Amino acid sequence: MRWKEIDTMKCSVARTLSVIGDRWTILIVRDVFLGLRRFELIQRDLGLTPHRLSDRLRGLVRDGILTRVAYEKRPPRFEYRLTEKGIDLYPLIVVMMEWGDRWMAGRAGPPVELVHRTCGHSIKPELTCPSCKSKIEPREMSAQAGPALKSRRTVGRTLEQPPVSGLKL
Amino acid sequence: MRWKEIDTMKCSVARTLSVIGDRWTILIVRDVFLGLRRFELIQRDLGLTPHRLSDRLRGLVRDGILTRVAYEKRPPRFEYRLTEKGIDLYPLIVVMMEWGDRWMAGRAGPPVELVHRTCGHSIKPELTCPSCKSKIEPREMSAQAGPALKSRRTVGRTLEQPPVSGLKL
DNA sequence: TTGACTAACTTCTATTTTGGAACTTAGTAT
DNA sequence: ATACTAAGTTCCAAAATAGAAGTTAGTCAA
Repeated sequence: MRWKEIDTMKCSVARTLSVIGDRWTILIVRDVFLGLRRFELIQRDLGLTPHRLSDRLRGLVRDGILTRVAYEKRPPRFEYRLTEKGIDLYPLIVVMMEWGDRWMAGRAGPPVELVHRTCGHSIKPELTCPSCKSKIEPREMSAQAGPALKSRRTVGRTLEQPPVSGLKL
Repeated sequence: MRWKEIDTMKCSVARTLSVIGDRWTILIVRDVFLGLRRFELIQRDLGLTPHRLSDRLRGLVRDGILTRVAYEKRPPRFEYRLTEKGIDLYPLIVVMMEWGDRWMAGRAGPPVELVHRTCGHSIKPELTCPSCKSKIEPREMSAQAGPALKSRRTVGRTLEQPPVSGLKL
């Protein structure tokens, strides 16, 4: 399968990757979250070529993650802002950051901390169940076919790892 | 900057991407979560070439996300299992899935639903603040320098989008 | 004991994507 | 007129990925 066809998969993870799944896109979005909204600043921060950045920004605008806004008429200058769709990528950035903090940070510790301004604490956000309000552990979850996949009944029981291989999915 | 040097950035998001940031890796991990643990099954599900899959699996084992376990001696057969480090990628898969469900699912609706077996409900997990227990909205968060980045004080106030550009970070 | 089949790969080559360096555009500032 | 800036584009080389075919270590059926 070619990468271009990835969004034809019946899988929301794959479809998400079709938009933000290349090398630099997530880091560009992270930069915009952190306040770097202009071409030159992002380019310098990430150390990528103008060509690549230009391409990625065009893609992000096309896909509705960013908008290109003139912040100055003469000379013409532009900045990139997150749309609602883009802002909604925040949890993704957060969980990537948490995983990196836990598994990839050296002894120096995490480079960045998150602060919940509402309550004032420095926190590590957790995935919780909106129904029973408890923290979600991976082994407590199952996946089942949703509206768009009625044919198969059970898609998979996540995270059971029996010694045998008799999976049939 | 070359992609190989990406893990030298002082950023947990970048370091996470250095492990799972290429085209197929996340989808491979997703498949293993869903119970597809064998080479051939994953290959068929994703439609990628054996070469590519072989490469990626080798990488995932090297990085401690998966382990390669013989489930049969003669003939020699292997399956791939998630390590704790790999299981800890579950929130990442979940938030990608949620974003895809919200922004990329057609009118057919989400392909897959998550069930919290503990409470029995079909749910959409939410990021919450472990301190004040409320759901986290992107605009309520700030990022600040952590242990490994003491020099700069404020890394960025996330998600404020003033009309002007006077950011100095 | 040959021939077909299977899972888990590897090797080779063509195509696509990414990276590096230099150049362009539309201005301002001296 | 000369230098400087932000936001790019163009061109070519290098690296990563895709497609097709071949390999290894076995089982199974005739």
